[in-house]
This record gives sequence, structure tokens and C-alpha cells, in this order.
Amino acid sequence: MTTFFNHQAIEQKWQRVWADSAINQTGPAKGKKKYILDMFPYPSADGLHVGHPESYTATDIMARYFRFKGFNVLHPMGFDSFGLPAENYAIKQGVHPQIKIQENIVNFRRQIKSLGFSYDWSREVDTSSPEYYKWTQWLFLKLYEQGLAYKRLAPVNWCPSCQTVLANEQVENGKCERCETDVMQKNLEQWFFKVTAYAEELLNKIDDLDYAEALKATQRNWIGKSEGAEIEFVIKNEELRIKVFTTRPDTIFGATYLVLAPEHELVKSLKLKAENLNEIDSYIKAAQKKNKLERTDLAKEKTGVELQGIKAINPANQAEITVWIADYVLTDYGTGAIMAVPAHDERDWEFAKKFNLPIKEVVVKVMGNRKLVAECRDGVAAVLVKNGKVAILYNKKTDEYRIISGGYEADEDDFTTLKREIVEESGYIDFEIKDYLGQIEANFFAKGKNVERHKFHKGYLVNLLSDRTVSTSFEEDEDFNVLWVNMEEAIEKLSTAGSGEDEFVKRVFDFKQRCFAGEGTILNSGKFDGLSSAQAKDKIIKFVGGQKQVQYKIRDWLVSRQRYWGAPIPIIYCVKCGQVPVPEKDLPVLLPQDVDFKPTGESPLARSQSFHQVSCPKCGSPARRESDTMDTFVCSSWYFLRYADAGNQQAAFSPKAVKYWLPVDLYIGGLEHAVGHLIYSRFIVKALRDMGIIKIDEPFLKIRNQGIILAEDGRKMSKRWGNVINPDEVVEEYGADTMRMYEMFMGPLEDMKPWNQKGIIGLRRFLEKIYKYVTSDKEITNAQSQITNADMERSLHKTIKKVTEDIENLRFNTAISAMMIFMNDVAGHEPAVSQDILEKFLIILSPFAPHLAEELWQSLGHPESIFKQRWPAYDDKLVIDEEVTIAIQINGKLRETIKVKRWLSEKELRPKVESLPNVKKFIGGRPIKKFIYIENKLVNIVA
RNA sequence: GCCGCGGUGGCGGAAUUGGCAGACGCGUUGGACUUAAAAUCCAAUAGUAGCAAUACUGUGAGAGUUCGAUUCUCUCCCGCGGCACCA
Repeated sequence: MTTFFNHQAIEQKWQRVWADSAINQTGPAKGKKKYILDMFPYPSADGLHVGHPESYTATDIMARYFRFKGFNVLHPMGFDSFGLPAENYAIKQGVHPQIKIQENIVNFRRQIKSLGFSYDWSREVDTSSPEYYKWTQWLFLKLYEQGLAYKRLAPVNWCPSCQTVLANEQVENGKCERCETDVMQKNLEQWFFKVTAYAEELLNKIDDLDYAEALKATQRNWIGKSEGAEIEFVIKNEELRIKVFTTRPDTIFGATYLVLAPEHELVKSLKLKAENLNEIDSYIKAAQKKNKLERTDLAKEKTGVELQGIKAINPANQAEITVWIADYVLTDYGTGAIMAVPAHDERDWEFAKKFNLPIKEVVVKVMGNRKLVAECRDGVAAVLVKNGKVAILYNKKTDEYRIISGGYEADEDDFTTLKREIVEESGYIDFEIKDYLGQIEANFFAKGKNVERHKFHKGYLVNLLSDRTVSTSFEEDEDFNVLWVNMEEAIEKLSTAGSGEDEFVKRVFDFKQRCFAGEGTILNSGKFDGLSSAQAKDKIIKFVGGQKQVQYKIRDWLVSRQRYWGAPIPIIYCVKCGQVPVPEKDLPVLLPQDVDFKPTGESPLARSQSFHQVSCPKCGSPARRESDTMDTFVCSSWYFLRYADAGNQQAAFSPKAVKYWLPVDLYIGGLEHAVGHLIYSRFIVKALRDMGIIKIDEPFLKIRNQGIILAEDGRKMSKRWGNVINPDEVVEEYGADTMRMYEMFMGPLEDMKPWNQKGIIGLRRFLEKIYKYVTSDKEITNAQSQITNADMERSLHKTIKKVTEDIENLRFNTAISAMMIFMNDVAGHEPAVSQDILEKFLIILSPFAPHLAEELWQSLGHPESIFKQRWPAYDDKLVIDEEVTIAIQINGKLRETIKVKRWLSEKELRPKVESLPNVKKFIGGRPIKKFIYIENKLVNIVA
């Protein structure tokens, strides 16, 4: 590649100057501020990958832009340096994690600096340094004081390969997110942070935050709120009550059995009273052998066992119902017991079908809209409420279906109605009822009869047994029936019928649809009949003496780890006093250097006598130190607070510094941290707020997630595929500015996009074009047309406007495109533009390509850095063109364009337009029906 | 299954209170310069038909609203991400 400028010399020169002049150092805490933050990296041995510069460039542009705008900007960088990879490397290679991680940090810092980011390195943090983790331990103690950190025996996730427990957030599809080993369940005593105490606030504050919809949805899903009720079922002849959680109290009249999870606390005593203890025991044993993944496998057929001889009483209708144990009920959600409503819950339906349990329908689907029907009531002869029957007749021989519908007569039962209607309408006499399809409520307007209909229909599938017929008079109106059709036709022709028959057709072909799990109108529920589900819920909860209840899926955060390379948990176990927190003055609890850190399942720290054996800080008795370390996510859940006051020796941070700098105004990082790091950080901030230590509710006002950069082959970059792009090589060959520009130009920040090695050249050419234009004496050889400085002034102001707006909206790709358009305007035209125009252009370029902009700025005779300048303002008058091109359409098709003065009136414009030859041609002498004029944009002539 | 995001040339992408689809860049083709190549510069570049002017088609599919739809509404298909026996 020919080089018109020596990027290496320029970049080295300015990186040195900037470092020496401390130009990126954060100002004292006063004036208007912006806190622009990147997710700090884990300093892996592989060094930076191209995803890092993507988000770092974006934040760097923002930081530089806001400095130009006169803001005091905090833009820090640091390293999340505790964690497993360094430890695993240490185990393999025998190098202490600390040594390896420091090497990696040196490399990371070099790489980051080579890209010319404007970080304030004086505030760098390193989570594995005692100066930092002292305060991580302090944070732990603060949470401990509040009861937000606690130790508890609980079923936890255990990774047999990493030899440690994991938080729920670190398990993906039952596998360890780090090593993809199947995670086991173990009952262990572990440390937790009480995130659930903030579940509600974590959920409802999401609405006010400026996060991408994907991030919000992910967090909402993870928190998993559902509102319902807890209701007690009495066990017959026993003093026992079983509490169930349900979100559908409106279906309780349809609860035909109860189900307990195998681990439910009442199972132990109940099974002894059952008649089939052995069967029950073997079922429980079998269930507990399965791991979580097997238990929750949706494809698996449901299993269960009845507690024979035991009956519960449905509190709604006093019916005696059976009690079952089944592992489709989860132990750790709700109360670990459910009321089963097979008619309205697919899982209960499946279970009931398998074990032949009663299915009672208490909610019907509502078709059509009662309100709409009411609105078109005017002029309707009568309101007819007549309940009907729909039979779907199936002819096995021809594999065809036919719909027959009709109403009750007098007090007929279902079968009599069906029989009569089928004979009357079709003449067939030999059939049997095969399946009940459920009930629906239909609301519609029958045009032919001019009546509004509001009915309940029951549907049946009826098998034709032979072709025998009797002659009928076919009195019924055949137009209302679709005669024999095959399956596809039945679905197609009837799915738009809208009167409710279509719903039954669906239920014929889709077995699952026969279990209606939606909300509707209540039936078979005593005095609640006719209410909607929504209306019935509260009333029924009251009626059965239940309690309204909210459930969340999110669990407390398991923070202890049985590994070496983490912050030690500052707790001491005294023989006399029990759990004793390490006094703050004794912090940090230093990680011992001389430990065999091989993982064995026991915490490696337990093997260090000097670490382990201590005396109680309270009474001096013999004691032992907690030997677990903290999850690295604890370190990263507060680092953004430390940046505000990084050098503080006396405290984690001063309230004053946090008050000024926090919350973070813009945080950019990967979406993979949606439920781990980001929820943890939000939790920690809320906990510290409630302790009165800080005053903010949320750590991050605005979060954007950079999209993954894929390899050229469209796959993820991975050593395995050998398709990884090394940023160092790109910087060396094309330069840091080109690299920055390319990554910003690839596409929208948040989109996933593939790398294209050839595409980089376009950005390099663009920078060269600028360099040549500014440094040469502007003898443009290929002058195509004359252009005035006033024209260029306009072009510049348009560009400033576009780039300013695009930066504020993080649309860097179109900002660069706008600058390219400006250069295309300038270059190749004579005469050259004024120095003033060039200088302003360099300023708006400088956040993107800081080295080149600074170099050219200096070459224009400025001794002071370009980054000391102010952002150029644009003049609205110069941005708007006086002449506009108006598109002329005839009947919606573009036929001509015309250049006119801006804001030309229709009166002035119309004759001009109508006299255009093309317009005359396409109108072809027809009269003009309509002349639509959108000012400054378009004319559409309808002829 | 539920929730969220998306589907536009050969490729990355642009255009949204509904108003000229394909900006900008890559690639490709042709030309200039050169002994030659690279680099650079100029031109063309959605598809189909045509020598051409031009015409028709075209933003995942189908329908709808509208003078006008990539943009709004409905139905469906496909891709990505999250949750998932959560009662």
C-alpha cells in the first residue's frame, strides 16, 4: 500500500504528546459533567479482539465530543482481573496468576493506548490489587451488616470441571457458561446476596431507563414477575393444609386434583398415610436421580404417582379431589405445590389425559368482541341469545369433514341435539361422538337475519360410521354450511368464518388447542358464571380465603466460590462467637501468595494454615477464616463507583465524588452481561442507597450494546476456526485512525456485522484524501466544475449539522458518510476552500481520527492542540437550500423532477408543472382529478 | 410456546411525523496515466426488455388503509437473541 502519510510516525508522536500534556485527565468535580463508560475488559492472554475497539471507539468519540462541547468528562479504563482463566493457566503452566495477569494487563494497556483512546489513565483500577479488593471486601461487610449477605444451606449449581459453585446467571441451558460442562445440583452451605429483596424495584425501574429494548426484555424475563394468589387446600380427615400458588384463581372450580413436587415438605408425612408408600418412595427416588436438565425436559412425557387414599377438598366447591406427586411441579417456585386445572393448563391437561383424571371446563374462549357488537346494535331487530351445538362430521372413508350447527330445542341434552341436527341437515344416521371439542362464546352480527348474536357453542367431533342416509327435506339453509371438504380446505375455508366454528375446526386438527389456557368467560363456577376471568380473579380469591401473591423467578445471587483467584470473603468462624465479620480496620484480607491453587472442590485457601488459622477478632478464641473467595462479578458490580474517586485510600469512594460523577451517562458493552453484571450492579447501587452511602437509584442512565463483529466467513471469530482478526495487525498496516473509522463505518453500533478486510481500504483512502487535500497546495488537477467558497460554506454547515446529530444519536456510520460526502464536494473542485472551513472540518473529524486531525491541525499553523477547541456551531440559514428539487408523480409514478424556489406556492407551481412536456405526455389529455402538492418535496397528479 | 429485535443490490449498509428506494463505502466493469504493474484519477454499476430515448418490475410473502407504503394495520414465513413444565 502506498502511503501518503506515515501513520506510525504521526500516531506515536501524538500519543506521546497527549500523555505528556495530560490532556485527557479528568477535571476537578465542578461544572456540567458526563460520565462515559466502557465495560472494563478481562485481561485475557489473547489480548484485544476487534470487538473491544468497536465499543471503545464509540465511547471515545462521545467523550471527545462532550469535551468539545464544554463538559467535564470522566472517561476511565481498568481491568477486571480476578477470575478463572488466569487461575486455570496458572494450574497448567505453573505461573502464578498474579504474574500472568500483570503481563496480560501490560499487553492490554499497550494495545488500548495504540488506538489513541482518550482515557484518563490516572484513574485506572485493577480488581485483583489489594487496594481495590480491600473495598470489595468492605462492600461485602456492608451488605452483611444489612442482612443482604448471608450464608445458607441450599441446592446450588456445581460445575464438576471448574470445581466450584456457580450463580444461576452463570448457568446456560444447564451447562457451565465457561466450560460447557453439565452443571450438577448439590446441597451446600454458601454465601448469597439478597437480590430478591430488590426484585420489584429492579423490574419497575427498567421502564425509566434508556436501555435497548432487547436488554430491557432480557432483564424483565430474568426477573420473571407473575401475580397470582396463594390458596389453601384442606386434606380430608387430617389437620393438614396444602398451600398452592396460582396465577389463575379464576379457574379454581376446575381444579380436579392437587400436585406436589417430590421435595415438598408435606410429602414426608403424607406418604405415610397413603396406601401405596412403596410406589411413592420409588417414584421420589427416581425423580431425584434426574438432574435439573432432565427434570425440566419439555419433550419428556409427564410422570407422577397418586397418594392413594388421600383426598383434598377444593375450597371453591367442596369437591373431593385426588392428590399426586409429580416432578413436573418445581420445588423452588411458588409453594412447590399446584392445583391442577386440566381444562385450562396444558401441562395439567397432558397429565390428566395420561392418568385419566377428570377434566372440568370452567372458562370459555370469547370469539368476536361484545363491545363491537353492542356498537352496531342500532336498527337490529332482536338480540338473540341462543346456545348452540356444532358438530364436525368426519367421514373416514373419504377423509373429509363437514360442519353442522344447530340450536337446542326445549330441554334436549347434547347428544339428542346433535343426533337430530345431523339427521335433519345431512340425512346421515349412522355415527358416533368421537371427541368433545370444548365450549366457546361467540359474539357476532348475523347479517342475513339482521340480529346480533351472543351465544355459547359446544363443539363435537362426530365420526360417520356408514353411508346410510334417510331422505331429508333439507329445510336448513345450506348456504351457512360448507359441505364436505378435506383437511386443508377445512382449515382454510373455516379459519376466517369468525362466528366460532373456525375455533372448533382448529381444535379438531390441533390437539393442544382443546385445552384452552387463555382467559375468557367463567362457566360452571356457581355464582361467578358469566364474569370475565379478570373480573372473577379477585372475587374468587376472596371467596376461597386466599391471599394475593407475587412471585419472581430471579433468585438470590450465589457469591462464594471454591477457587483461589478472587477476593477472600472477610468472615471468621469463631468456636465461641460463630460467624464474625472481619473488622474494617483489618481489611484487606490479603490473598496468600503461597497457596497450591489446584482446585479440588475444597477452597484452595483452606489449605493455607497461615491464612486459615486465626483468632477471633471479638474474643480471641481460636477461629478459622472463611476460605471461599468471591465471584468476580462482585468486583465488577461496583467498579464504576471507584472510578469516581480511584485513588482514595480512606474509603471505597467519597460520597462527594460519587454525587458529582454518578450516575453513568452512557455505558457501552456487550449484551451478554444483561442478566449478570448489569443486574448485580443495579442491585448494589440500590443496596448502598438504602444504607445512605450514595444517593442514586440507578448506576447507568443509558446503555447501548455493541453488536458482535463476525469473521469474514460470517461465523463468530474463534481460534477454532482460525478466523480471528488481530487489531494489532490492522493498526500496524492501516493505522489506528483507519481502524477506528472502519469499525465505526461498518454499520450501526448495535448490529451484528461481518468483518471485511477489503472494506478497510475505503476508510484509508478517505483519510488520505483529507491528508492530501490539506497538506498539498491544493492544485486540484481534475477540476470538474467551479464552485464558490459560499457553496462550500453551505456544504460544511450541512455536514456539521449531520455529524453533530449523528454523534448524539450514536449513528457513527452515517456521520462518517456525511464527512465523505463533504470531501467529495471539496476535492476535485476549484478553487480550494478557505482555511476556516478546513479547520472546522478537522474538528468534527477529530473524535473519529484524532491523530490525523491533530497532525493536520498543527500543519495549519496551530501550536495548541485541536482538542482544546470548541465544537463548531452550524448556521441554520446555511443548512437550508434556497432551491429544492420537487418530484413530480403522475398517478403515483415518478415522471419528472423540477427545481424551484423553496416554499413556492401551489398557485405559482401548478402552471409550471402542467406545462412540462413529460407531464403532458403522461396525463395524455385526461382531466386532472387531483393535484397534490407537498411543499418542497413532491407533486402527485391524479388523472 | 412466550417476550424482544430484524429481513432493502454481488457485499456492509442509507432513507421513518407515509412523499424521488439503494446515500456512503467495498466489489465489479470500462477508460486515463504507465514499457508494465501497483497506486491514483475519471465513468458506469438493482433487475428485465431495448442500439437508444425509454418502459416495466422491485425493500421476506400475502392482504388492507392511502393520491402515494421500505415506513402504518392485519395474517403468515424466515433469521437472531432472551426466557421456558415458572402453575
